[in-house]
Amino acid sequence: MYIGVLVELSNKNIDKIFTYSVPSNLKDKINIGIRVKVPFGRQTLEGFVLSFIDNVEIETKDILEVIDEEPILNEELLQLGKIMRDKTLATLISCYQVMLPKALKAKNGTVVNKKYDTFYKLGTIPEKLNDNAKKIISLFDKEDLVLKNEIEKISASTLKTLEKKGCLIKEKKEHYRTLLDVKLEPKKELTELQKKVVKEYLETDDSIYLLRGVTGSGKTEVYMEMIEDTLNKGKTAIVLVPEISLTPQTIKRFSKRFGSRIALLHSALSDGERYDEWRKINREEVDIVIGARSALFAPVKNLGLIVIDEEHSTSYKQDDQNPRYDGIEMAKERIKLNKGAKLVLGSATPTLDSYARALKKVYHLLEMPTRVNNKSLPKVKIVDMNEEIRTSKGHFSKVLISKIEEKIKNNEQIILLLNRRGYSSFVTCKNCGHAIKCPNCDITLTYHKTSNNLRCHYCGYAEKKVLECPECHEKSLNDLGVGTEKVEEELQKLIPNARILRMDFDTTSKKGMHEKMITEFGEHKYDILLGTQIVSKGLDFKDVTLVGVINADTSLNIPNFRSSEQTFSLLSQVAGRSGRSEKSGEVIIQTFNKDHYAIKYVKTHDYINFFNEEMNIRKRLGYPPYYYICYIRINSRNDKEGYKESLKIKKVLEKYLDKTVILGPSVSGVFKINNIYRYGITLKYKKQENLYEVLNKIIDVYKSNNLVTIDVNFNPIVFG
DNA sequence: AGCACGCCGACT
DNA sequence: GTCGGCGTGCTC
Repeated sequence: MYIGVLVELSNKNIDKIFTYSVPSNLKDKINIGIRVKVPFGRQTLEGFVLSFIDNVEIETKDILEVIDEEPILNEELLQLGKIMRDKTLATLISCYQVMLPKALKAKNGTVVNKKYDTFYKLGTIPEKLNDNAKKIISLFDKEDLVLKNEIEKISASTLKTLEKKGCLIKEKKEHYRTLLDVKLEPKKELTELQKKVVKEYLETDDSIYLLRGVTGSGKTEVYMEMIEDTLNKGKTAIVLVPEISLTPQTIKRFSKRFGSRIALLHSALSDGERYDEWRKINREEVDIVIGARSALFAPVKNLGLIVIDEEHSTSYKQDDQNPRYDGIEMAKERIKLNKGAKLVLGSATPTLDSYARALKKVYHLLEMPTRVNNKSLPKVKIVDMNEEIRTSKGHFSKVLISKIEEKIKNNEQIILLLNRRGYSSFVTCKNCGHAIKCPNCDITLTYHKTSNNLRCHYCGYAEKKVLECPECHEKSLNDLGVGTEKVEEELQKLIPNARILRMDFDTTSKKGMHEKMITEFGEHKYDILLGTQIVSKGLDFKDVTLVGVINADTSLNIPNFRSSEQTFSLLSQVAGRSGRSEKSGEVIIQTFNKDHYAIKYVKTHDYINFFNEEMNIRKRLGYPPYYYICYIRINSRNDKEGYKESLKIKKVLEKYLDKTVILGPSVSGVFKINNIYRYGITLKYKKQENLYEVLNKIIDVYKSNNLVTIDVNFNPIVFG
């Protein structure tokens, strides 16, 4: 017997199937999708069994041992991994690894830490029993198996006696940690609008739906109806949410409806807990999986529905390491592999790509333009900080401060967003708020300290850093940066009696802190929740009637063509936290760019006009969704060598890609990391049939070059 | 990723 | 004469 094995090392040179022979004593244990240990050169590696091989002409080695009793990658996921490889140009093994929980990644020396609980079952019951024994036996009226702990509560010594007599028989069973408190509640009556949307979903058989529903329109209720329909058909569902909105609030809503039918996969789980959840799924003990991006690869069988909530979130794209896959694209592939399965993308502010596709009827558009029970959307006030800064120099406008004081007096709560995204390395004018941009790309230039100049990460354009603002001619150009701690201090001084809860990545990094903070804020132990992006998603507090955005502009200035989209989306999301219950809500947005379309359309909750305006810009500048973008990064320990090879690669690309715009090479987002110099080439194309072929050839050329390495990122979020 | 093989510089 | 530098290539 011969098998094809893919070994665990992620390296293009060995990203292929190696043939091994199976000694006769292991033959029965071999299955496609299990892991085995194999000799590889001088080392012992783990690998996945991918195929059986009939005709073998080369010399083979025997496999050493079989690791799994059952496949950890089923046929569907094996197939999906190959699709991912083709779409990302990463190694096949890295695609399989990304689909598995850490505890199962083929890696040398992995110990799988299953936990066991001790149970007892009934043996032969003698006629005479004392009182304790009777009590113990009665525990088995409802259950076949009873936990040792439960029996010992009655009497540990009686247990021992009964065990000796053969009356009780010990049994060890795998232990699952329970993550969800199961308190089922009857489902809420849907609103007319929700009913209409659900009906349309049920009565059509398209495969991809885009649900655009304003904040507070009750998208979650709609998802749950869709899930219920899926379960009723005997199928399973996967729900993806961004990691930061995977809060106890969200989880509770699902568990109240579906209880223990849910498995939960999120980053706060230990490796062991995550593995427990994964096993529950693999054994078909649950039919709903809720989790962040990688939950997409949960080994559910008979998949009927994938819901991607907050589909505009950049967290669905794995952008920082290979395989750089797009969760939404992979979700589409996964539903293709499951006949009749549907994909539902939901957001209040869909990405331009998604909404454009919906308008072109590639996706079936479902819309909920009003809040539940026709509750009004919060009133948004834009505060021009150019005016404010003349009279005060802090971060808070007078109107925001007085509003906060008013709300505290009324015993209402406030959420304050400090928008910090990409704040550090771009240059703006302190006086007029003007940001320095690339004349060719309309992208904010990034400040490079070492060379003291401003550079464009798209095309390589550079200019010297000066102090004088080209707009207002004041000498007040400065790089920007504000920390939550500073802002908290300032706010506390302005409103001494305010109870402020600061929430950012520093204060929530400790396990359980995030949850604790949300609970305490919900119990009204604080007046103000002050935080970064983390406060913008999925939170639902009934007493919050004011949302303040301290600096709306910073995310406008990140060097990325999506900055307007991301700003509009962030502001709309955080605005949506206000006035979700009986009391109506208000929003105050402080900005230096009050007329910028990404800001002014938040005031009127006008997604459509924002969309139209942004689409025009994308069209004019040749960005998605009109063009696809691919970013090629060239890494080298040697700066000169890296640049030289970048130029070479550009020449090759120019020769073979006839319908593609090729930009660069320019220095990558962060030029030097760990002494590796990085260059980037950006491709813009609509249709380039030979693109993957050409890129594969380039990767092939560099696969055994250890001076220069290549990374390819399709549809990148960050260019770097 | 490891690990051996191999072909050139400074040592007992 | 040999020890060892790490460039190159292979691993079923």
